[in-house]
Amino acid sequence: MKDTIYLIDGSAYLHRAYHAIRGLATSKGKPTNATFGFTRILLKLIKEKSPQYAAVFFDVKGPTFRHELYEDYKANRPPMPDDMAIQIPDIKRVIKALGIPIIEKQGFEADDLIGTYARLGEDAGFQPVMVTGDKDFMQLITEASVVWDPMKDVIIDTKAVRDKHGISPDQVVELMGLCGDSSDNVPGVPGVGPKTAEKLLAEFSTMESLYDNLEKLKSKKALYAKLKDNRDQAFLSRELVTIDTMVKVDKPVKEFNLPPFDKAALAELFRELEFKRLYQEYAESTPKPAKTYHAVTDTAGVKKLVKTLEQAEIFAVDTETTSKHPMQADLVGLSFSFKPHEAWYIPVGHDDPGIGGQPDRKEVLSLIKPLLENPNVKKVGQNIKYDYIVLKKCGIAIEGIAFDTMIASHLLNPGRRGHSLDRIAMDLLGHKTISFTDVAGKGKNQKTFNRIDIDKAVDYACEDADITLLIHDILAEQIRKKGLEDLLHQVELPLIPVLARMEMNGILVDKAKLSALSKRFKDEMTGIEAEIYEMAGENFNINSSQQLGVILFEKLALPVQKKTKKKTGYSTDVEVLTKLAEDHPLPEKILRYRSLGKLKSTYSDALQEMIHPETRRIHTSFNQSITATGRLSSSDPNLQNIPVRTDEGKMIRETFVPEQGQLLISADYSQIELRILAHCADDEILIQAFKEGKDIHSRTAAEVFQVFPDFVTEDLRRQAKAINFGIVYGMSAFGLAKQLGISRKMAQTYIDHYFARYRGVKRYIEGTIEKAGESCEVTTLLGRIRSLPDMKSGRPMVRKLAERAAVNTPIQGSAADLIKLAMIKMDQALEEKNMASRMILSVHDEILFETPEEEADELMALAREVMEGVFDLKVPLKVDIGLGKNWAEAH
DNA sequence: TCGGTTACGTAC
DNA sequence: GACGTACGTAACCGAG
Repeated sequence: MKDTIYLIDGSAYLHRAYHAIRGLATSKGKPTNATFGFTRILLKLIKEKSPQYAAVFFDVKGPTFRHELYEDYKANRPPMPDDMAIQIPDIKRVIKALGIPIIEKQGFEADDLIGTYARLGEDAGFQPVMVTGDKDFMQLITEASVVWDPMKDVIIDTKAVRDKHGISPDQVVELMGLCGDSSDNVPGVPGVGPKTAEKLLAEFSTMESLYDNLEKLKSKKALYAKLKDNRDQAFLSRELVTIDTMVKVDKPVKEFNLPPFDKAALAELFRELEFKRLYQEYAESTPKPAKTYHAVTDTAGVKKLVKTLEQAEIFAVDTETTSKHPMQADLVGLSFSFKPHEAWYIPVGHDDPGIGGQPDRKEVLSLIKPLLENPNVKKVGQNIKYDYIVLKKCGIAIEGIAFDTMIASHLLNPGRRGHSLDRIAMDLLGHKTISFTDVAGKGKNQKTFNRIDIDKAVDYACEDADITLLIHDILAEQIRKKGLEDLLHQVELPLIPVLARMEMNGILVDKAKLSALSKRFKDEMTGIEAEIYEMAGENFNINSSQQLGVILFEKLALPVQKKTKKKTGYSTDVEVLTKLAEDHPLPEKILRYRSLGKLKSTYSDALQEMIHPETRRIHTSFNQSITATGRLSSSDPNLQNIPVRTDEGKMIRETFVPEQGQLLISADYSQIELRILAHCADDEILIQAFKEGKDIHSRTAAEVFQVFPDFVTEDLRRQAKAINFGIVYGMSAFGLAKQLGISRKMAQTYIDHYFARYRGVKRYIEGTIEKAGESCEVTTLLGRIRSLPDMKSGRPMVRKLAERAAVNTPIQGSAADLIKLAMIKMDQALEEKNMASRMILSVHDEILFETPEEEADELMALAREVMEGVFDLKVPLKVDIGLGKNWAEAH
């Protein structure tokens, strides 16, 4: 048996990996898509083939002998995108870590080096396998040498070439010479494609023989003429596609012998590149530190633990409960950690405590209460707002919250999807935590925590506290380094108890009214449903856009407007149906059915389900660690998207009511994003307009449409409003045109006029994009940072998206900063003044209060004072306040 | 049967 | 392809 030697086409796989994987980058913003893809290919090779001999080959930048033959060689190749080039050093580090030699030589392409080593390998008695997906290599196939494409996992040998193309590998260059190669800009004979070329070669074998016998083709006039006219070009093309197998190389094939590679070093590299799964796989050998997790089963133990924790510089606390919704959750146990790898679990609510038993719940609570309420003893938690609520229901109001690992992780990386403890632990410690399903099972057999054995609970709960403390040390340092301390300690952490109180306050909804709305929507839907089936001529699931598409575009043959994003089907969204409504009565009915269905399923039905059985109120969850811009989000249920625009939508809002004798008061920032834009852009006209208290959309209309303010009609104002919004979101002329139903050219004119008048805004947007293009990050007024690695993307569409985010984030994010500050100050003010008013919701630029009627005036004055004075901008902040017996009235 | 993905629509 | 940020519902689809 001959030894196999693998000759890997590095340049080809660099490109393939780059294009096959999108948008992968480290948390610091370095792109890693190509590195990851390349690594995967190499690992596949190693796992499946266990190679003894291998090398990776790269092109070297700069001209080759082919450029001397033909100056347009590869002239249509775009230059390598920056975000690909930047990954080459990392890719080479991975190759080296795997112990594989890298071969490159100035003036030659990877192809030539591979061809040369294939020949040398054969001579030295190896079986060369060229690892590539590139068809050019077929010319190098011999009885000994084959091509293997790991992506498709096919081996191409001489037989495969013959079967596929009816020619021998020697003839590949003849074929390519005749056809040319558009990707390399090799001309070939125009009009001759692979099929014609295959036929010609079947008859004549080589180009020489073809041209010697060209007269035989005289009957085929067109082909004859093409061949005759392009003789030189054909021979030149053949020369260009011929791989040079005689390159002078230094390294003997024998040196391609692979040493065993250092798994730990490779794991370290994967960790740096943030390839989590791969890291895990190769880091197995890393020794795990010994952990000591204790169960505290009697009150004496609790007392001792509390004493120790009082002395700790900082400790981690975590609660175990019966539900992930804190308002539904009962306390089952608490875990604490104040030094690495050691933690304590106090069970207080296990159904079956087992032989160890558990301490008395009440006693435990009274023992830990002073500790947790002591503001001078620092605590760290992972999503500690949850624990705050659970413990508040047990009569303990945590003070001294000094850190939250979830929030810190989010501040460091707001673009990231999740900040669960499991995920952070994997990222920062390379540690796979015990998952909840490991201890509780999954599906409908999942146990609630109170039914889990204490010894299992100890491991799980202690690990959470332990990991939280370990992660705190790392994140605290990162927060300091990035200058995010103030934002964390002055805004996000103080906000935690404020949000917790709001969630616990909840909001009252009129259940009877919601139920009546559900019935009303249902009745109308039933009627429409029948009409729809009648018009369609059959019954189908109206809620299925797929089935609807078939009815509209196949059965009724209405004109297809657009395809869905994944190209899997017909789009049937509002825009499409509105257009189709011109041609057929059915779409109109569907639209009505859809909007009723939305109101019913998402709002009138779902909200009733979310009413807390005891408080009779709805307790949303405000999430601080979700959005890329720093806004809050709301879930379970989302109360930030309750309808407001349509009349029926307003009816939903009307079911949100105050308690007897109280009022709802809504205070919302007027045009906060445009005011922040005015401030940041330092735009003279915009600032002046706000200072004068002008209606900003009318003012924009006057500027853009060049009319006197008195001549601004409702319609012009509406259009100007769309432009103002568009500016904040980075809209294009195309988008504005679509929005306003005008021509793209007209939209462009509006935009040009806008920027001609608002010079500061133009300067600001351009400056922001330029700066973000350098640093790949943007910041808000309070120093919140969002990194935007896609600013350096080679894909224009991806880059444009990042540019729009770069413009929008400082504006949206700064608005979020300010309302968060306002909420903290309002909470303080209500506390100081001992008022009975409660803050109950926040919807991005609005704060909703529930107020005893007699306190309404005082609250409105206070809200205005606090909210308008929260931050000094170059323009005044303005707050609109409304009040009423329901949310619709107040807003 | 489940869990993840897609299409759609609501808010600011 | 074309306007930023979210969340929820229903349908769909593939793995188990």
